[in-house]
Amino acid sequence: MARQIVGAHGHGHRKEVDPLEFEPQDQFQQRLKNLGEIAGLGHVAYPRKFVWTHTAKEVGDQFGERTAEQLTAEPVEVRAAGRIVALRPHGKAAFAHIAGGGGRLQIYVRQDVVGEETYKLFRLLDLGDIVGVSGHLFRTKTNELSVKVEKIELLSKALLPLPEKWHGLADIEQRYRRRYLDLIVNQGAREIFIRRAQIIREIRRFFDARGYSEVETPMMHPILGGATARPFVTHHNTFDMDLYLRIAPELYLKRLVVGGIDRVYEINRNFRNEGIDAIHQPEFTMLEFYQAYSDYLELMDMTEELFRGLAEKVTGSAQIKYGEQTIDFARFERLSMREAIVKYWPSAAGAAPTVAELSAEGGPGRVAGRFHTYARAHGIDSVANGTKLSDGELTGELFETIAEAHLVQPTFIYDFPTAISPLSKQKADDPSVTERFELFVAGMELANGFSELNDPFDQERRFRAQVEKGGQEAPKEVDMEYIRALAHGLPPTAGEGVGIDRLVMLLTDSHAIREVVLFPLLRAESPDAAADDASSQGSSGGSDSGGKAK
RNA sequence: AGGGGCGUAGCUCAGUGGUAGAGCAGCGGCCUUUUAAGCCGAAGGUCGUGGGUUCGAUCCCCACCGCCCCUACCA
Repeated sequence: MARQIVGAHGHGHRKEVDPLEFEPQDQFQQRLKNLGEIAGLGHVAYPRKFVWTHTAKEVGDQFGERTAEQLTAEPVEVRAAGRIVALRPHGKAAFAHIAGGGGRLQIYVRQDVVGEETYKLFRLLDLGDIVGVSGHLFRTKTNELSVKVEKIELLSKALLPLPEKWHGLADIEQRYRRRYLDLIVNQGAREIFIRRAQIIREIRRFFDARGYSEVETPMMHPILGGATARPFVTHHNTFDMDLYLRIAPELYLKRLVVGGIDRVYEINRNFRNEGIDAIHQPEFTMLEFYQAYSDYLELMDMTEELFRGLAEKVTGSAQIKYGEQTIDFARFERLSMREAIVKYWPSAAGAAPTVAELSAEGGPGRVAGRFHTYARAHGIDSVANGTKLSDGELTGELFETIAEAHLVQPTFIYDFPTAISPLSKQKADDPSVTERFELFVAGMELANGFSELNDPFDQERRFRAQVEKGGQEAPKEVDMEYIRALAHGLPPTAGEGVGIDRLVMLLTDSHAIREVVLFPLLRAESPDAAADDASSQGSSGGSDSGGKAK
């Protein structure tokens, strides 16, 4: 078939397409024509500067209280720039709204005020164009503060139209791919990212005020470490070496504490080559901070202070609304992991285990067995029933299965099993658990902190155990340079990581991580792939698409 | 990865086994206090892609592509 030939040679041709031939073509051409006519009137198509006195938002902020009489008695002149986001022409006059600085401002353009020439220009403007206006403020019949435009000029042409005005940009994929449109059209989207910036600013303020230094440590790691996760691998050409995109900055930050930076933090991306869902993105932002001469108990107190302060500063209250729930950052519960299992043990599963039972050797296995029997009978997800799992791993499994989803109000779960905490220090009176906690809010893990393991011998043993255990997420080799740093002496130190994206979700009442990440990862957009693929597997004979391996 | 849903005009969506409609946007006309401005007119579509069944497919079937939701792993 001819189609196949075209398909086979199609790739080269597509590159030849004029890059400015965007859909919708007819509107694009129309706007291009308008731009040409504007230039024909003697205007510069893309001028260089517009001197302004107020943003659209500032006009409302500063003069929102002025009455019509006040504005007449004491005229206010403004120069403002922004994007035309609404346009209501009425023949020889028109109303429009321009957006700027996060606010909107109505402008009123009359031919008898601006003159015929300027009005001709105005009529060539399209929705989405960026303009500068100057004029005096007044109030309309409906009492809306507006600019009676005396001068208007085009500052930049929108050759493509804005999204539909009622529904805005509803297509979720387009909202993420073309986030700029989302930001123009959806006020809520804009607010989320303004607030995200505010949250990060407050976090910096919090740590800076406590004598911390902010640092940036490598994003590309020769040896994987600091967490258990599947990595992205990349390659450096000159050194001809494979590198991992970091899964955690932990081991570098602790080197800095060894180096005498006693209080250090980093806010940056981690990369994990794992699933994508409502609370996971392959790259996500973590705050990690380390404080020498401190322990996990102190961190829990500090974390409470940080979260309460953020909620208050950002939302105005320590009690925040999250979906149907109200989450109270003024009160944090604290439960050991074993206590949480006991507390949330379902009554239908028979008598709850005791902390003592969970602490006993082989205890978690017996408890998991009981839960498994119950889950089987009720068709509920059970704990991993592997016989290979250690007591500590089973305890972690039991916690996640039984308790985690219940932790809506801020709750610290502490004393994590040593088996699942390779970087934290064991408790003095019970080596089966470590001085480690995680903070859960709305069923999500938000923070993870512990007293750092600083005994190089113990650390090396635990690293080796991880490597020997194997598995996709285990480190492949022991980071001996890190052990060497510990051998120089790491002070008793407490460290913690906080998932910034999830924190922003909470404080913006967002229920998908992609709502709080400006450009979340999506599958590459390739409209060609489908056609090419399909045409190569075309004929009815049914060669089952040998074409592309997946 | 498994299960479910969706893909029709630039946008938001109807719809039918006989190759399509509305609102908005855009275009032409009227309109000097509107805010989903209004009124009149015309235009706009390889119905995601490819194949199959059929006299005939946008609709039925299969495959593929993409997105969304749920479930499993990870923060």
